[in-house]
Amino acid sequence: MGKKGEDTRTRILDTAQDMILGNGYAGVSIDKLISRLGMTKGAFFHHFKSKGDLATALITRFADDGVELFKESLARARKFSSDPLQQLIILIGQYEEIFENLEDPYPGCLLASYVYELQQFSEETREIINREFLLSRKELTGLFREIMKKYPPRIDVDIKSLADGFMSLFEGAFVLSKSLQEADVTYQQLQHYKTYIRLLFDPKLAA
Amino acid sequence: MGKKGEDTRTRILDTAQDMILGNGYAGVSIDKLISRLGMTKGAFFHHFKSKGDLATALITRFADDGVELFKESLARARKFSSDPLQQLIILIGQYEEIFENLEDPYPGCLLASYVYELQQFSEETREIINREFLLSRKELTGLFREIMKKYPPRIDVDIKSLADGFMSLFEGAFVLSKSLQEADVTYQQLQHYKTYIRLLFDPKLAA
DNA sequence: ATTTAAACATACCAAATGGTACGTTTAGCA
DNA sequence: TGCTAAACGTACCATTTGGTATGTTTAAAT
Repeated sequence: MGKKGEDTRTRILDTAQDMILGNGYAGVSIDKLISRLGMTKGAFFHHFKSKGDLATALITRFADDGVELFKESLARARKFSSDPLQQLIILIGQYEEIFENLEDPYPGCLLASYVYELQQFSEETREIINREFLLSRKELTGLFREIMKKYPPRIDVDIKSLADGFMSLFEGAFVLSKSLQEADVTYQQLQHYKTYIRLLFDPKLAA
Repeated sequence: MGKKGEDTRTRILDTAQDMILGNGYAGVSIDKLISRLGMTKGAFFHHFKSKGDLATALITRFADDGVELFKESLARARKFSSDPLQQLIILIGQYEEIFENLEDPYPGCLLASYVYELQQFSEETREIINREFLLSRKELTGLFREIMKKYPPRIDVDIKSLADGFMSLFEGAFVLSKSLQEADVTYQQLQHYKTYIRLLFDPKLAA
């Protein structure tokens, strides 16, 4: 595929994602999509063999990007410190950087959008979505295990669900942010998550 | 409206809500809805003058129920204790009761479903949704203010976003629960929220 | 300069969509 | 019992839907 074709494909994906996050997958017809793209049906079906093909390409890209961001952030955190608690704090901080000083509310998470329309998609789609949730659960649970070994928690907590809380945080914050049209919700919830972690494990707070 | 008509209307609302939480609003056609209801188009349009009318009736009912549950839970909590921190703990506990020992993952929140299709709805719809978010924000912020007066927090936190965290918790947990098909996600996140609150304010944890 | 395949446009189709007009049945009340 | 309005069924319609068949243009390699 040539460069121009690849660009067009990306443009379709970007516009489709933007529209889906505001209308849902079923709420975005191909006609409306190509109309906003200033493109014809022939062009669209040259790049995607069906609407379902677009759906799969979209969620795959979104999930892969999310996983990549998570892995990179974790790797960077591991470079900056050898202490597991500091690594987690740094990891959260990197997400804080992304969501602080946003002008507009975050457009939302495509995973969540799909989850509320899951019966429209194949089982494969659910697996693609779960792959991201389960990966962060696994990585964060491992990190929490290290933290727990070094820093006994003030209150005993389940670390798997503590890890889930991180992903859950975004999904929840995005919903509130979108509806209330407040851009800082996600950043604030990240701060609370960080505070919770520090209260649980950080010995410096003993004073 | 007679009793039978009212029953039918409720049946339509219940079935529509169930289908929308799995397919999205645009993903549920009237044909599919009445097919699952074993009902004809004439019957449906006797009770709702349009699909949008159904949408409004649904979100209004859902939001009102949510507000009512919240107000009742808060009122009950205020009866059981005069201490604001205990009131909040009791309030959370009542939601824990709802979400513990669930057999199936919670079907989801209609507010969130609508939020990811907001462009399909009127501005009124957004206001109905925001009403619930803003009410719980207001009530909880007030409660946190009382708590803070009596129990100085271990770490200084923003109480408005701390209140938002409660609503956000559900929205996030529902997404994970639906996708992973795990019924206990919401209950676990409620426990973490409670733990966070206690770590912030509960003086008994000073030991 | 010619070929070739990717990139896109045009015109069309069967099915599904939300909605309406109008007919029939049912339940309660005078 | 007869009347009336609510409750529901049938048949139909214009539009939109996802998708296809068949073109034309563009860009790069031979």
